[in-house]
Amino acid sequence: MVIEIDFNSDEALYLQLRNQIIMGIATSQYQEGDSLPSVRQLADMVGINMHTVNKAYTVLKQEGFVKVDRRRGAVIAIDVDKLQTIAELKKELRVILAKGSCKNITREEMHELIDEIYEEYGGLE
Amino acid sequence: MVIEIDFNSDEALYLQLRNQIIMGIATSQYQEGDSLPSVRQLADMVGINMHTVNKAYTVLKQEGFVKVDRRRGAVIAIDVDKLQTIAELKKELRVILAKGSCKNITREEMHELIDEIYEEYGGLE
DNA sequence: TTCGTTGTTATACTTATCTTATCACAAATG
DNA sequence: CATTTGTGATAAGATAAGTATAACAACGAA
Repeated sequence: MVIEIDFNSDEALYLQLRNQIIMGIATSQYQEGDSLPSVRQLADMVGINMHTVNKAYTVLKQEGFVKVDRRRGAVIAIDVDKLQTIAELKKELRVILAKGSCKNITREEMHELIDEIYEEYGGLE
Repeated sequence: MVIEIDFNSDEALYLQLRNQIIMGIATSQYQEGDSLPSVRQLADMVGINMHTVNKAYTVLKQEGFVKVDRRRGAVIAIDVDKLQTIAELKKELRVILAKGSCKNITREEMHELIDEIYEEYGGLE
């Protein structure tokens, strides 16, 4: 999978990595059991430090997206806690929906936006 | 409007303020033309520094939620740029939907989540 | 005018986070 | 054996966040 870093972004490098990997999992570019590149490999690929990659992996582990195997490195392993996930998503969505509402985005348009992204992701479920 | 700060949160204080004010606008607790508390007042109310409040107001101004009047302070004034707003929302939603999808949240459940929040906000449009 | 309040700017300091760097170690692979 | 793995310790620099104090012009009210 192609991972690219925007050094001009105000988003932290390790968060850019985290988000891209999560989107990679969602779009099946990474599947349960797949190994991520080693921290040193990925660091070389995108041109950043090993520890920054390690930080991204550590976050992904804490959030239940990967598990770390001594010999296989970071392996995609989703730990599903639906209730907790929903609570987290709700908190983030509240701000996003409020922002949209202020800018005259209707409820219907928001639903359309969701669908557009799902289409973008290729008919994901 | 009641504004509260969680000092234990990992979210920056000025972003907590920004988000709460945006949600306040969305829920009509603040309406177009209303004045926000002065930076010094709000700083005293929530127990933080004046400049942290000022930073929140500056961000709200840059994002088109308030305008600043010399005599009236920060006044709610929404600058609607729908295309830009949609682009921004999309970028944030992509990560959120991916996160949900990984955790077995279906498209339908995501739509339900949206509706729940709208209900929470009191039948907002 | 005088007094108080407004947003704004400037400076300085502390603290925390982010990122890089270098070194090292045990465990596993070949 | 040599190499690569994740992980840890430690140090350093850079940036962001937050506080503190001071000052200014503009405005409202006394």
